Amino acid sequence: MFSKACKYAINAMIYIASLPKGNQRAGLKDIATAINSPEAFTAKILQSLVKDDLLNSVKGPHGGFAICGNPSEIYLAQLVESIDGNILLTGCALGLKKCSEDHPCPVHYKFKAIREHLAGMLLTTSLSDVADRVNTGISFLKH
Amino acid sequence: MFSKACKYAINAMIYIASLPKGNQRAGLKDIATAINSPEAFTAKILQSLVKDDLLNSVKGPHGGFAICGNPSEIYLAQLVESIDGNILLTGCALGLKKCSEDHPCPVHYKFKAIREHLAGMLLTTSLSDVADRVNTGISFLKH
DNA sequence: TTAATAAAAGATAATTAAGTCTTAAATAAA
DNA sequence: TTTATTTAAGACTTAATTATCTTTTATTAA
Repeated sequence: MFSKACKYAINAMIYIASLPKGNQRAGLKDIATAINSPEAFTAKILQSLVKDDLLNSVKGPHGGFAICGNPSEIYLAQLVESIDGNILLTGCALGLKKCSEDHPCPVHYKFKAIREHLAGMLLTTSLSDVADRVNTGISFLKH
Repeated sequence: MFSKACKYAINAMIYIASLPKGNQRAGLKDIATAINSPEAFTAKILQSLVKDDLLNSVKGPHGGFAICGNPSEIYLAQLVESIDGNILLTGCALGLKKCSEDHPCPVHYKFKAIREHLAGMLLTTSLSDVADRVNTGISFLKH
């Protein structure tokens, strides 16, 4: 479904969004530990999220990464789009170059509903929605 | 969503299932041409489908591959399972090792519905369902 | 029984994704 | 202003997937 990079990105964003008010900047080490991801690879992914204006970063002591904007206005779809692109939501399930309503692959309509279901969920689930679940102990970021 | 190998497998199975009664065995070259896939790689995938009893094969002149059993009783889920395993339907969307109802990841319930939707479709869509669409010109196997 | 055909099997190569390492640049505090 | 801290950037390595090539085995038909 998602690449590993994308999974780490979502986990990292949820972790940062779940930090208590007043301390909403986290360092690479904290993030990688919290989400159980390889540190150097996570750094690359965070850099990429910074370039896409989903995170901002500060170098030096007490530096780190913070969410750009309001977590209640950032949706999972944006994170997936940033790392994996739109292939999951727009590419043909069977890999046809030109799959469309006019020239559909054999499973086009079967997948259309699922894709819309998935897109709907990703476009309406905000970072704060899922971060809240972590804060209330309903869900977990590792193991 | 699916690996390339899995996409080729599904396309190949649909192509074979769409052959006219009486000539339901196809050679590697025909298959690869019909679904626009790399021949040698396709051979590997077909071999794997033969091992999993989804296809049977005959060597020598007029040999080739034929569907094992009735295409109306073979479901997309079996093909996906054979090539990609059950990770798409059972693995955690965020990559957690132990994600479950008791220890859910932050998006567990959001994805549960989508996964069930996808599983339902794959488990109920048979090869003959989709092959018929190709035969009636409603859908296409390449480009 | 020989030649042609076609899949099986295994080795190899190319490409992409995942992950690491080193050096540079920025920032804060002493 | 120096040192420690922390991210940025780019080169590099490893692993997995995708793809090809060569040899072997099975089958058919002449």
